[in-house]
Amino acid sequence: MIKADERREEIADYVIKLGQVRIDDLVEHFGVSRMTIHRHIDRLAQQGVLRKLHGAVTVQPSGLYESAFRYRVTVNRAEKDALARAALDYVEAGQVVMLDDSSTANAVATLLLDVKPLTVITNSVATAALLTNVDDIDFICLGGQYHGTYNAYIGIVCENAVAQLRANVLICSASAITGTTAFIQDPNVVRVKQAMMAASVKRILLIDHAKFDRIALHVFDDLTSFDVVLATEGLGDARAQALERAGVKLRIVKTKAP
Amino acid sequence: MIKADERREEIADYVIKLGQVRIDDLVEHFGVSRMTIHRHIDRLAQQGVLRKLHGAVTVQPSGLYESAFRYRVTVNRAEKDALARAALDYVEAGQVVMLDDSSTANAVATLLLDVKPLTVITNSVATAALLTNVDDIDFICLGGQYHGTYNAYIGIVCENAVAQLRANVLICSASAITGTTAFIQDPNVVRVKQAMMAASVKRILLIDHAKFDRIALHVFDDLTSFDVVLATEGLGDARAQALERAGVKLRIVKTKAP
DNA sequence: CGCATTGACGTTAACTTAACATGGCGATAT
DNA sequence: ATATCGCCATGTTAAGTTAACGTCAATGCG
Repeated sequence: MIKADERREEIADYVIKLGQVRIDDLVEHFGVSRMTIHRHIDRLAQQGVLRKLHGAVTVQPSGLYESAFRYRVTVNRAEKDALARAALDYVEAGQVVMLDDSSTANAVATLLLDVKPLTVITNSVATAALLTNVDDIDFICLGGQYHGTYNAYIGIVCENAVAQLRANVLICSASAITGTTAFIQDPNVVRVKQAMMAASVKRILLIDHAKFDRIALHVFDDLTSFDVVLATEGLGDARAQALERAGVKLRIVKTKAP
Repeated sequence: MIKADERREEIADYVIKLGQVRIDDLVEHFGVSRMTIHRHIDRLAQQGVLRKLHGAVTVQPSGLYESAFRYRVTVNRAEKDALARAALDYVEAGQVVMLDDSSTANAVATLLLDVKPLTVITNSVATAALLTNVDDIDFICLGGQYHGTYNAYIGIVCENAVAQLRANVLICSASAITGTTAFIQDPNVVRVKQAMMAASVKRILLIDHAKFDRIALHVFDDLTSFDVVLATEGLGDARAQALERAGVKLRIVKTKAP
């Protein structure tokens, strides 16, 4: 559990440091069985941190810059899962659920597979792949211009598609939070998310605490616009109280009971 | 080449007949090396006809290719490739190309990878997967309700998305042809295709000869509405002449020069 | 306090892949 | 026409990966 996560983190650090590592080197370096190394790197590869190469692993080519940081954010699977599980409380069978292109919302999608029947709407290609061909899930993909960085469809076509639809609940995330303002880096993404806000009866924001006290280029919305803001516990009491005083419907999600 | 396609067709038939087959059985049944079987089924899996299962292969569960007829349409690769190659004559670098959800248009997409730069629009999930993350191809996905039978997005959302766009050329197919009328079986699909017709300057229909003298539930359009109708040579002189007399801009495509 | 459950890990046999070698076949040049 | 080149399909083998099963420890629960 915790230990496995730490082991994965060590592996990722090691691979990131060297750029490319043979699997046998990992076996030797960490002194565990080849099978265990495989299981670890499979998970890291699935998270998009590493890439398997038949005999070796490399860092994912795109995220060269803040690799260590990005990894840390990505690997926060425990936090993401906790947020996703908490978000399920706001979804009922039979409803229409809208998901944005965040990896957090994607984590929610994996859990939605058990809340059937359901209609799900998203512009995320990863989430689309998850929901395609699932019995009792009516899936609507929001089209638009494909954007590789987000692995999602965005742009005018997407905004207009959203505007035609209505969802019971929107589950989304943001790039950064400062005060009671949520930010998004990309102007086209922000428009899509704002359209999603307008098209949903209930709005839920999922934020891991590492995103607080940061900004990004564009203002997305005020936290008070959301029916619930789910944050992980690392947020801290001081900030939590400040948000609640400002009228934010905050709910702290425990990552794990250790 | 031809022979390899036939071998793949035999393999697919065999797997479809039995539903699931162990790879060793295929090796024995066809009397070739395990490696060759792997290479064949890898390709079939990539085409979405089969699914590999570590030691065995099954038919793709989505239902799209389960009927032998459906499969044959898919695997008639020689005809499809010939049509697709011919269709390339009507596409120039820099244009906006719209592709429908037919497997024939999907074959065109594979060839479009070399005609860059290009903007491509489609509602086919298979084609979307092909065009995603290709340099110098600007890809726009038409969203909508996912329909597993066609592995495509259709419905009102899709129709409206099409209506917002304009393409230089539409490349599409139909379920059946009788006289000078093209038919499509599904009412929702027909609406999307008609919207595509309205959104394109030039319209190209790709038809393999097996579809002639058949009907389907809904009228799609008259063949004279297309700027070019590409048909495979099995069509026959009599029918070809009749179509031309009726004002159809017909072009016969040779499958292969033997 | 058992007793079931869960997750991590190891072991092995079966399976898959990469990489290189072979041979056929058509195309182009001589 | 014949030689040669290059491309595929195929075979062969070694290296690598996976599934399946078993063990063990931690956790949860009556």
